[in-house]
Amino acid sequence: MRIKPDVLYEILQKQFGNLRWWPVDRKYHRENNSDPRFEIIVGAILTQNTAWSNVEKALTNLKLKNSLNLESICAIETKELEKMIKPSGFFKQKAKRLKTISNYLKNNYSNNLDRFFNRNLLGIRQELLSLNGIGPETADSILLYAGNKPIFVVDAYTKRICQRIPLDTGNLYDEIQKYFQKNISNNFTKEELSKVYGDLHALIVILAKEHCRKKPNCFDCPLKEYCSFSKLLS
DNA sequence: GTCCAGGGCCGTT
DNA sequence: AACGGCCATGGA
Repeated sequence: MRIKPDVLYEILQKQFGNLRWWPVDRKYHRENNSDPRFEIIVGAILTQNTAWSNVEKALTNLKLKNSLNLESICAIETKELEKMIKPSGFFKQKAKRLKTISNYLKNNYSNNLDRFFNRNLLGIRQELLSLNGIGPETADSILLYAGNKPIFVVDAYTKRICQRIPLDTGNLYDEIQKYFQKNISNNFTKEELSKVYGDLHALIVILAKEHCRKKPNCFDCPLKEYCSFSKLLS
């Protein structure tokens, strides 16, 4: 029997619990009167093909210099920015990418993220994708976690799990995203969806780190019964 | 020392 | 359309 996304969600939730995800330092932004959504935008770019522990070091450096806000990123020298985000790797291109999106938000939306997010979902997505350095996963992470929009994020973990179980999704980013959005939306209200998509993505990340690693650890995996890859190994 | 991580771009086939 | 090389650091 082939597992469906809603069952997948149920099983993972039962195993790992409910998650409030994408780590943000709310306290920092309260005290500095800055927008926590911008930290999510920065994190989404810094974590491109990079371990989150390295991203945290970069975010800490930015906070120490009071630079984790849109205005500061626009103002500082690129070289200075490179130095601060160095621990996150690929620091030259990431510095440029941070500059690109920050200047974009400044020039077109007057540093006002409400104005940016409060528009047609697919329109915002297209705009993000048109920026150099923002691909589908980064765009959708920003839309879901910063913009609170109902859109499902597909990452390398999601692709790996879909292939192994397998799920009948196809292999392209848009195909997988549509598959999940189509097959999981029925059981939830529109208001619940962004929360559900966020939880599911978080659960997939946990599953991939604990069990569905590149070198799989199928022992005790909650999806063992449904996964043909696991059966193949045993 | 080797492998890998919450991608995306660009050039080549 | 699909694939390979490239970008870079730090933890396991």
